[in-house]
Amino acid sequence: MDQETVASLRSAIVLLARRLRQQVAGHDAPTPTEMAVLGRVGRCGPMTPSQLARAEHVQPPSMTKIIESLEGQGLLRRQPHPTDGRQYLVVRTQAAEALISASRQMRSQWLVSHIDRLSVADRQAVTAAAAVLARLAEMP
Amino acid sequence: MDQETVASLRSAIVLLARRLRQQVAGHDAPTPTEMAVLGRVGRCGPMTPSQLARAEHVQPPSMTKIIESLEGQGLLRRQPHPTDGRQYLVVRTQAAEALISASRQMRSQWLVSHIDRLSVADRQAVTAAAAVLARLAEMP
DNA sequence: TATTGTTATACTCTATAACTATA
DNA sequence: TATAGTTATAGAGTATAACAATA
Repeated sequence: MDQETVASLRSAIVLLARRLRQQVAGHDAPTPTEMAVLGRVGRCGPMTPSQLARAEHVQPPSMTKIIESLEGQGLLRRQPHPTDGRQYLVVRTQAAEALISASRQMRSQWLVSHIDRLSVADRQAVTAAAAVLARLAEMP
Repeated sequence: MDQETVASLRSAIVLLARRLRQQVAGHDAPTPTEMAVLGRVGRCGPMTPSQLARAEHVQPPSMTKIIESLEGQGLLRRQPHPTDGRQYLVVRTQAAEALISASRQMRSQWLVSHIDRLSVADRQAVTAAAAVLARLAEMP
């Protein structure tokens, strides 16, 4: 991949992330990072805070705050760890499942509404790249 | 594009943006947003602060700070506006051109090194999507 | 009076360091 | 003593509101 494409991709990621953040600003909705955490717990099942911190590349104290916020919104609950009294497991609530599967809610969000305005070919390109970008973001 | 793909794309964007930000933390290098501004001035030529703020979807006071920082790093300079005494134009310096065309510098950065580890097919998918994502990020 | 840019201030997100509890 | 999580504190990035200068 040439330099110019990389520079353009980086700018696009940064700008998209900012615009996604602005969509929720002020509202009482999960922030993009919080949505990412909900998504991860859904994909991977119950997880400990430190597992989540490593996966999302934030420090443990930051994950503490994110979990507190999601718990306060009723989207996550804590479950005692089966063998280790220091740890606990984070689980999605029914409210989170509802939020996530509520397609109307999702479709009203910025990203979907903008993707819908792309051409079919462009949408296919983004769809094909989505999984790759997800793997890229996970790389050690 | 189905809901799950959108959710995964959103998480990937948020996570990639965080990891890009962590790459420059503490160093005396342009932040991702600053690089985006440098790239935009390169693509569009000399621009006023308010044009840049609109393009990057930040508020004018935020752009003031970004321009100050880039000017402090010697990557941008101000040029009087030809017809309007209130405005000024922002231009890239030779140092910025050097920074941007220094492929070694670029290639040492996180994004390129990780993209290089993708398979050929994956790299093609990301390359194809890069321009689309850039357009997506620009949409009104 | 309207617009451009800046200053002052505050909020959000995330980090580091120090602390508590359990292994 | 080592590890998981939390509390306290700080910094980066960006926002809103109020102001100054020019159109």
